[in-house]
Amino acid sequence: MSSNHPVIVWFRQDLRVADNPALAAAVASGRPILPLYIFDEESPDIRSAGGASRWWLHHSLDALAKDLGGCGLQLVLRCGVAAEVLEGLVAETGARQVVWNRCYEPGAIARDTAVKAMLRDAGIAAESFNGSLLLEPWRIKTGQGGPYKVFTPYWRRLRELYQAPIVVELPERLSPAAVVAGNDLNDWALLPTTPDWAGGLRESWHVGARAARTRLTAFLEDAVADYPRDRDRPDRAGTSRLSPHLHWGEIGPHQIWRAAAASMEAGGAAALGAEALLRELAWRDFNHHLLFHFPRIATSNWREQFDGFPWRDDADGLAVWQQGRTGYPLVDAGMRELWHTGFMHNRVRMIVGSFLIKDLMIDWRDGEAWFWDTLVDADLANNAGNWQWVAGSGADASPFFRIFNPVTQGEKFDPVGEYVRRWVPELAEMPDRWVHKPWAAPADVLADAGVVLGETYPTPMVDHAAARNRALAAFKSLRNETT
DNA sequence: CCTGGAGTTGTCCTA
DNA sequence: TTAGGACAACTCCAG
Repeated sequence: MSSNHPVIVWFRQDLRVADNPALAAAVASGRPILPLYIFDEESPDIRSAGGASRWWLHHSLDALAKDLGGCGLQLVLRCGVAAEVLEGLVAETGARQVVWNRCYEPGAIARDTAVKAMLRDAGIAAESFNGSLLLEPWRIKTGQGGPYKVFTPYWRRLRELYQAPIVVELPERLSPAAVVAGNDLNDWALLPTTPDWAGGLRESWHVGARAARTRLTAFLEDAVADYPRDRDRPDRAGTSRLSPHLHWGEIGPHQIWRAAAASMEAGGAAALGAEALLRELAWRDFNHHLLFHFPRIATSNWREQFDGFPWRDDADGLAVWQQGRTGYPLVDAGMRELWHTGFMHNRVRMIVGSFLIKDLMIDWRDGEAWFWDTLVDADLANNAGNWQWVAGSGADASPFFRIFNPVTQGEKFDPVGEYVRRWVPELAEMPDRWVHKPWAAPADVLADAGVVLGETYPTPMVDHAAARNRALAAFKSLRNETT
């Protein structure tokens, strides 16, 4: 069976060795293995990665190359149009088979469909696998046979249908294909240089499959029991922070499911926490389910009546929000956490999103674009799905009258202002009582804290109560227009 | 085809 | 201080 004709493993968003069905299939083929990553900025309809994502990708590829090296394989890097790169490499190496794990974004599906057809026309075996979702979008249907549009019934059905696949153990040493030339990762210039803004990212993250597994283990050992309560607390390290690892496939959802299921055996608080984690994991699947069945939601309102919403064209307001100078401490803390670390706590994402959309009435797509560029976990399905959820324009979305009050939310979920003080140090000396609303503090309190509103920290850019009424009126006008 | 319960994450006002 | 209801209506989805 073994021959000199290699099998190409085309890595994309599955940058791991363990629990990788395409790699396992390559091993099972008995052929020499040629692992490949293609940096493809040219295939149409695929959004190029944002700045933070590029930084992550660089380190993730570096880690993958090391892990593959440990198995005796050399990761080959090439850039260009994926179909052309593959065609060339097949000719160059005499490969008879190409395998990969599927992607689910509309542009990626089109690209992969064309690649598969091209390879099969050339007599090359091409096979794809599921390594990235619990249940692929076409595997789960409502009683009427259509896609789900509401999360809770989706989740119930997923729990009924899901079975974690059997773990395939790979041999320690894998059979390598003959060496071929590839790019030097550094030549792709994925890391920022002028200026190098990635210092905060380096402080905040360990990239790669090993780091992902370490994080999962630590979460299940230390945090899972408190997860249902602490996951809403930006001042605590209560969330899993697995999202960037999941986006690049450094860890797969099945690995998380299996590990969480083991925690569930323990019962008690740990079981409840593990259940809550899996529910969040299912949201990731649900967002991919929606994007697959309704690809226009990446850029268009799911509810078409939102197409008439009177968004404000406010470049200055957008910039103030992006820079974390709104004058609302919790909003500013979130935006600065994002800028510094490439990440923002989930609850704070909802709050800054609500502020942009409802207080400033700026189009959710502007917020989505900023997140796309700055988040290390930027993911088309999750980003669009969650922004539309906040906007109220999405499937199963938040009702329009649910407008987050950044002060109330701060007092509830960051009760002593620890999160605000960490990211908005100019408010570090403010007493707990006023840290979420410095404009309301007495003059002597501000003076004692060294805060001069409008100088050391901004006054609120809008009055929330008035902005709330403006947003409610806008939503009401939208309803009247369409009836 | 019809029915009815339900739907991630809130806020504000009133009693 | 706290609890309950209003805020809208609509669509989804299982039976």
